[in-house]
Amino acid sequence: MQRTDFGDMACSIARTLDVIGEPWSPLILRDVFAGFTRFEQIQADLGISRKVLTERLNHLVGHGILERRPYDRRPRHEYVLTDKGAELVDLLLVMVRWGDKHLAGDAGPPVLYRHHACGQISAVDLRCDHCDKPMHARDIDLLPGPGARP
Amino acid sequence: MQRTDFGDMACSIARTLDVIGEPWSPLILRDVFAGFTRFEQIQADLGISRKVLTERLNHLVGHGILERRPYDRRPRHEYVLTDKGAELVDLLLVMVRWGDKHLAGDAGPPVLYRHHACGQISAVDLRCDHCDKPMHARDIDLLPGPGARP
DNA sequence: ATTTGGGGTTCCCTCAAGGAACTTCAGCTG
DNA sequence: CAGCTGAAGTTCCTTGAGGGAACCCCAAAT
Repeated sequence: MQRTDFGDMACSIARTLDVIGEPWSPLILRDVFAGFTRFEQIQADLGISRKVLTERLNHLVGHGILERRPYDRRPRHEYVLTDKGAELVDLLLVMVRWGDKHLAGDAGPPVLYRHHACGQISAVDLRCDHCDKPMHARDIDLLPGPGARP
Repeated sequence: MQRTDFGDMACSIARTLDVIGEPWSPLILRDVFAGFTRFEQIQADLGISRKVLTERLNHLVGHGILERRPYDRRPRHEYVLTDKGAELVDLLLVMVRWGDKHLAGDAGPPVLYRHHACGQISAVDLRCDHCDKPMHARDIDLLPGPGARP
């Protein structure tokens, strides 16, 4: 095969990339999350080739990230996030945080996020699910896990 | 140009993808984070083509994610994470969380993460940086920001 | 019966990923 | 000194994925 297959690696990063690592996939996820749920809408918004969009949508549906759902008697459908897909959007929120901080420039962030719970314009923060304190790259050690391969 | 350029889009997700969205880039970042810091080590660990590895490393150095640093009188160097690069590793931690949950299978996670602050094997949790409560896809509304383009 | 529009397919062309061989440069070895 | 070695690329060729445009199918509306 030409493009190396990441799905077989013993690494959750590689496996996740196998699901949404292909070009355009995160932006398609973003569009569906933002309410562009139909083929034509996504295609027009992104300017992606129709061929590639078809491939990506099928791939995402096949992995249970999106669900294809009819919205008319005619053969029309829209794509909606599954729960599994919505959890993937967390990844996008972290990308947004990094991009807003390092790449937005003087114009500022293109999109703002209002948190329902507090009503504020917010960004995400990473915490340890045990002790609630910040958890970032330099706060952790790596250890082999049960799924490691020798 | 053949491959669409994401860097010019008014979207922090697209801009971030322009920095680490190419195939292999997140895995290279992972390797450097995990202590594989030299060309030969990364190449052997990933099985990536030397040509592509050279391109990706130059790209990441050019964007200030990695720093090329000599470690010998001979022309030998290793790659180390910059602060900007270490912040990008947050993205990997969220990918790991999702991959561990949805793709690890019965074998369990291949790698475990021990949090320095509490000593526990932990995963990351996303919180609002204003109110500290959980912040996920379904907890937010999107609004146009100052950097939006019409 | 014809038009319309969503949702794709098909086709061709170009460029990027894979892979292997080749290069360069400084230090070591005999 | 000549030759070898090992890290870090560079070059070259082949294959296949992305871009773009044209085409197709189907059900409803006119």
